[in-house]
Amino acid sequence: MSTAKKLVAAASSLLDSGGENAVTLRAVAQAVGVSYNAPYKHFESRKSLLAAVIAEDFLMLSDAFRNLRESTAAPIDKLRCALKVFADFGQEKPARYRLMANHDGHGDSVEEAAFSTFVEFAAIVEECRVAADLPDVSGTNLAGLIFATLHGLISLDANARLKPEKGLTSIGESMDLLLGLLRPSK
Amino acid sequence: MSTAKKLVAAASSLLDSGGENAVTLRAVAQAVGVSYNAPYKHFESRKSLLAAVIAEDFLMLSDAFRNLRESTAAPIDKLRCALKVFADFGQEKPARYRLMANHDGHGDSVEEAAFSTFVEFAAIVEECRVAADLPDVSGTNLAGLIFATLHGLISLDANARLKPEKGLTSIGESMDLLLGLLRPSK
DNA sequence: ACCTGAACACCGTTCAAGT
DNA sequence: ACCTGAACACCGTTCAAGT
Repeated sequence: MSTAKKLVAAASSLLDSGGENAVTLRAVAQAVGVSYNAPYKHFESRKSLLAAVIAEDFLMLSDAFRNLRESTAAPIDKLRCALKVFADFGQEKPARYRLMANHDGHGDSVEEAAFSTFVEFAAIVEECRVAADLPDVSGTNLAGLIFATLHGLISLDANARLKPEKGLTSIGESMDLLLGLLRPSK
Repeated sequence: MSTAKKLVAAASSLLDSGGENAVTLRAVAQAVGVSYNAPYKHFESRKSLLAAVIAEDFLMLSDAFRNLRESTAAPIDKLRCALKVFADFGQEKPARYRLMANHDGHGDSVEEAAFSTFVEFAAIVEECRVAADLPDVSGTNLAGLIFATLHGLISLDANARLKPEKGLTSIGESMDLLLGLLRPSK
């Protein structure tokens, strides 16, 4: 395993265990066993090391969505499953999720990875539309709306703002409400 | 104007002009004209100064929503207007919005201010439901869902992720799509 | 009560060397 | 090529004084 990959893995791990503030280049370097500025030999800056973490996670989600899409499940089940994969990631790795959500300015490779994740998601939504599980509006518009809602819910959840008084009990329940309301009546 | 209030105003201003990283206690103090650790005489820490900024903004939005609710406009217009107020705030003051979105752990006064903002918003949504502009599901659940969607869109927009290829052209357009799809067919 | 300035323990980053 | 350690310019925070 190359030093660069070890640094990315260490940064991810620190992100999960202590949040973004715990990811200092000194801590990352120490976790890998190199001197405190060895990271600069592999990444331009702390930001670009974090960019590598973000891109890796987007590609992982992208792969998960593609596998789902290529499975034989019913379209609506693929969608539900994709929503769950995304929501689970957000809940289990909140610090990484937050970085991904605020990835602006982290470079083109992150941008591309984020886009490919969305493309896979949108393809599943399109399958649902074709199967008449969702209303007949332009696929990407609908995918964008569902994606934004899911992202909003995950973000609220990550801040402990999903409370019954706020009309939000869980991500899954709220997404079910949305999909139920969107389902064409015909 | 008390020093404490001046510090909050300076922090807000720095937040708008340079983002969260620009809000160092040294910069805030200098903007107010006091020594670099005078803020500690008014706030426990940098975090609690930021908490004051967050709470102030939530209360401002809460007031705006209450004024809207007490106006004589049609329920659906009140809702559209509330959505616009919130979206405009998110677009014009992205750094402040991001802090509000990630307000977890900033203390009870922030929590309360955030909750009162939601309560006002939910009241407007409830008016729409009563007027049959929205489907007949429990008011706060619906309010929570609409709020999460709006928040998701603002968050995506703040990260330059509202692109036509992603099915998201603008916050307003996407919210119109949602409200249109939610409108009961009856 | 309110403020000041030195001091401390961190950071990210740069630079000149080392193998 | 890859790594190291001193050094710099910042931070948040604490503390002992000052008015």
